[in-house]
Amino acid sequence: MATGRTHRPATRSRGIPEATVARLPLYLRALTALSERSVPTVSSEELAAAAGVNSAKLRKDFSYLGSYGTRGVGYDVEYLVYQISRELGLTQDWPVVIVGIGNLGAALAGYGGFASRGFRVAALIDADPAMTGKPVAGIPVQHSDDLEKIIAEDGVSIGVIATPAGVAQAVCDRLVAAGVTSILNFAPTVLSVPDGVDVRKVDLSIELQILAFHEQRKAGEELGEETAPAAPPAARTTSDSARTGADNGRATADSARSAADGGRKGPDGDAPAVMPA
Amino acid sequence: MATGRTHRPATRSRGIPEATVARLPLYLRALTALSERSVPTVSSEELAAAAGVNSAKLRKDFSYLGSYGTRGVGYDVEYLVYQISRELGLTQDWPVVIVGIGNLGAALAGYGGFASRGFRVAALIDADPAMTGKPVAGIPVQHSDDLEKIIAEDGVSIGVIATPAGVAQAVCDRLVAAGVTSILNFAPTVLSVPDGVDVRKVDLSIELQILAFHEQRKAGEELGEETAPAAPPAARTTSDSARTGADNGRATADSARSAADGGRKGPDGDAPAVMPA
DNA sequence: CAGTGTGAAATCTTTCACAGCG
DNA sequence: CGCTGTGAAAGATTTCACACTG
Repeated sequence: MATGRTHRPATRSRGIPEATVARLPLYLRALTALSERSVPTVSSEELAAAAGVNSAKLRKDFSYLGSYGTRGVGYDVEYLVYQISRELGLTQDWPVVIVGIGNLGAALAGYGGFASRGFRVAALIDADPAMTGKPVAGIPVQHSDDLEKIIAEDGVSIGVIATPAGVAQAVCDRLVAAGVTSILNFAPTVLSVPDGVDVRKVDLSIELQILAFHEQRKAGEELGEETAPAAPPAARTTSDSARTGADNGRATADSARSAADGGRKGPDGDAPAVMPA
Repeated sequence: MATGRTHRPATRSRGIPEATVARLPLYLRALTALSERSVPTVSSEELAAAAGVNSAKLRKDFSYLGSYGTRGVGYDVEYLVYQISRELGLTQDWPVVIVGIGNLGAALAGYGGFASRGFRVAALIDADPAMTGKPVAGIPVQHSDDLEKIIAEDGVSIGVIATPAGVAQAVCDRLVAAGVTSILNFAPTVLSVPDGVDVRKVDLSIELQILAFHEQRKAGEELGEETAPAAPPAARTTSDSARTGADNGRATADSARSAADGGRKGPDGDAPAVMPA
């Protein structure tokens, strides 16, 4: 499955596995902490512990970047911080726009982790006129009418969607049309994007559901594991309808991305909008 | 990412692959949407498109749950909704506590996706006395002094950490000691938990960094790809020491998939103490 | 005959374990 | 001697492709 984009012409060994790319930020964080404490070097064992992985995996990951360690000693912290930052493209500045300034958008806007890495919040955008001009986290909110102009002027290529699910696809379309090629989606919807655009999804409710699955299993293990009999609620007949759940209106959230695999762009083909309009 | 937990005791016929479990919530959401529109059946092709995966994968996933489809026809929506909900443990109610009611915590508290699934926000907890009693999303915030009592009384087994990184481990320890066995961590820290406790991490800055990696690659491809020279910033070859506080008893939970980091107010928020003391 | 269910092949990841360098 | 770097083995996940059934 091509990375969405054309595959590398087999030329360079530039082929870093997605699983490794997903861990690079983890290592970088641990290394930065060490760096701040002026720790000069670390062994794979120590760094692995700090990053929460095992040392064999870490060494293998680093081997894809090159041989940056010293046998018998370990890795030079500063040097590695630089190499990984470069590999991730953090040595340059990435202007980012956040669309949808509700509680979540505000939380994201105020997140210090942005600036400390190569990211800069170029603009906060919201469709509510009442929000326009209001400063959030020190940055004045701009109206969505100006979305295209903002993106063009700042040369933004990364957009964060923190809007309600209902308008996420529309916002996404505008972002893409305006030139954004990477999107971080917090709305519980599957976004369809043209080839060449990357989408990563973050979904709170999905994570909880996965936890629930394991939690349930734990509970079952304590007893004799009943393996649920699977009694259908009303036999499998078609017709009928109306979800019983307390679905009070809008959709529920989920859909998730695996850090392990590259959260590529949308569906294989063109996901037909499932949104109830 | 089978976190802390031990491996499948081999006995389990309930051996559903992690990758599949992670996609179940996606299918569930797509199915719920169909259900609301009173669509009686779907083919693997249609459902796959709606969920953003390919049909072969979906069919394989479902095959782990059993044969719930009808050849030549497809799947009964209602029936499948029930089966997946049960498999995920969503047919029961999961009380959840959210610790750290900053912007992010508030966003989570007001997130409708929780209630509509099997989750119920049992309590909002914050260490700031000024917050105590203040209602957020209709739920009064309680002081962290009562954390243990709250968890015990409500039988909470899932906790969400939305605090600044600096106190995340301490909060985690208290949650675990009080009986919580599943944690969703929004703080940018690697949490250490005893065996048997699951931790999933959501980190915004990690997601952005992964996007940056791909974004950078795109830019590079447009030209002739320069593959950066990799000039070290200084390269220090120090001798030794640096004994990081490496492992302290507990196991390091990694798991984690997506990422979105918490906004909370703290100025730092990233690359904080990876190993205090 | 449309569409599921599934062995088997193709890929991707993780883990092992050890040669070899500083 | 200690620790990195890495082939090779072991696992996990995805994709194929097709027999088979309602």
